[in-house]
Amino acid sequence: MTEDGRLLRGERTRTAVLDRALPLATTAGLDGLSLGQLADTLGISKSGLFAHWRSKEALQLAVIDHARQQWTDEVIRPGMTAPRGVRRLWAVHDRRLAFYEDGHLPGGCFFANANFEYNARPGVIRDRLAVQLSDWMAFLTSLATDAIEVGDLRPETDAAGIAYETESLGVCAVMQAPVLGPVTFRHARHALHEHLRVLATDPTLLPELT
Amino acid sequence: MTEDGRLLRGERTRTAVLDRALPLATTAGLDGLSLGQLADTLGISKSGLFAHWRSKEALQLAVIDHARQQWTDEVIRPGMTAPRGVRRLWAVHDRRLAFYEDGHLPGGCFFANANFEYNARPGVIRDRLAVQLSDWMAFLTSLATDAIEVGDLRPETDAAGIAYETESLGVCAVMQAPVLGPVTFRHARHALHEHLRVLATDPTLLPELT
DNA sequence: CTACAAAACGACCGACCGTTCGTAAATAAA
DNA sequence: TTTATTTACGAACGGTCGGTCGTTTTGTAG
Repeated sequence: MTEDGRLLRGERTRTAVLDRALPLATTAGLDGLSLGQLADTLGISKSGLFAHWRSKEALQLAVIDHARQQWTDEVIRPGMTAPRGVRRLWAVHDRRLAFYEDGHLPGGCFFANANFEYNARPGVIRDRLAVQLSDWMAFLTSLATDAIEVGDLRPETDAAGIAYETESLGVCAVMQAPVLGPVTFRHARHALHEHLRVLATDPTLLPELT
Repeated sequence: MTEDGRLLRGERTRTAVLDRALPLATTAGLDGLSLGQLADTLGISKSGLFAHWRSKEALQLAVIDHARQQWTDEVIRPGMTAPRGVRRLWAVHDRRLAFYEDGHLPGGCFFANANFEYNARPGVIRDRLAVQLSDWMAFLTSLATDAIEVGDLRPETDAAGIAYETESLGVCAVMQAPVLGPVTFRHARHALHEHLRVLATDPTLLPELT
């Protein structure tokens, strides 16, 4: 950081590298990510990457953190603008699906891909992914708990079950979309909509589905 | 094939190779599968593999077909022994979960891993995986349609929606199990159980869940 | 301007990758 | 047994991988 608050050159480089590495890792896999290819598409040298990260693994961890930041900005934060309760739960679900629906992201969901890539490879990377997954499930559960507390959902509702169903519908959508097309997002929306409508004390809190 | 019906030596070798390649590909990825490592663990030479498959890609396709055969034997066929209707749909769901629940398969579900690995990589392999996924979803849908036809599920039930929900619960379970443990299988069972119970004309067709 | 540290580079390394090829062993049919 | 074919091997190839090292360029601070 310079004295007038501007970013150092290195900081700008790191951000540019991670911005480019994230889609590459989403497409080729976090392990299949090639440092040579990454450097080439950025117009810098491969050895130059090692001036910012000591190893490929260190860069991979940085990519995970970068993806998490993007997830927070694009899914969680917009969803949190909805009023507390079932509307907020729905907003997060809808926002997540919308994030992938138009297909502007090559490779689909980074976290889904990475979790499946590493679910049989113990190590630092899987640990970092596991933390993200745990936190995300805890967040979804807290949304469901909130919805019960404010009276949007019936008291006997299973908050963890709602969270699991929400997550499963989202994950399946990003898996099937490249093969089966946009209908998967329709299913992912309708299924949770139906489920929440049954459990809701006031079904009008949920938007109409086309 | 010899005249008395025994397998040729090559046929035995091919089966042994695929038996070993399937767990390796499930763990390291279909692309990450190393021919050298595969040959080493089998006690044969790397070049010997090329006597049976012309390229790595050809072997990868064979692995997919092998996995599909295993899936048919271990999930579909046992599930089909249940009586037609909602009990058969439930049996397939339960059988699929049980197949992964005890963790005797290193790397989780081959098809889930492979689909996420290749969902952004067009080509012969993704095409083969897409056929498998389409067929599987069509199979699940046909089970739901059957259940409606025999009167187990209410006539207005959305068969494709049931199929999508069944698949999503299963996929999410194999993704989360290594991180969150067996509770994910409990969620996957309870969610579909609850859903089917609501839609069933006779809830007693479904087994009690512990 | 000088001094210093951050940043980027090119050349190179050993390891592993998928693949080819000529040859030898094993097994089938005659 | 002889013959033909299948199966397997060892050696080698070009290429890519992550990573190291010494050097040069770039930008900041004094």
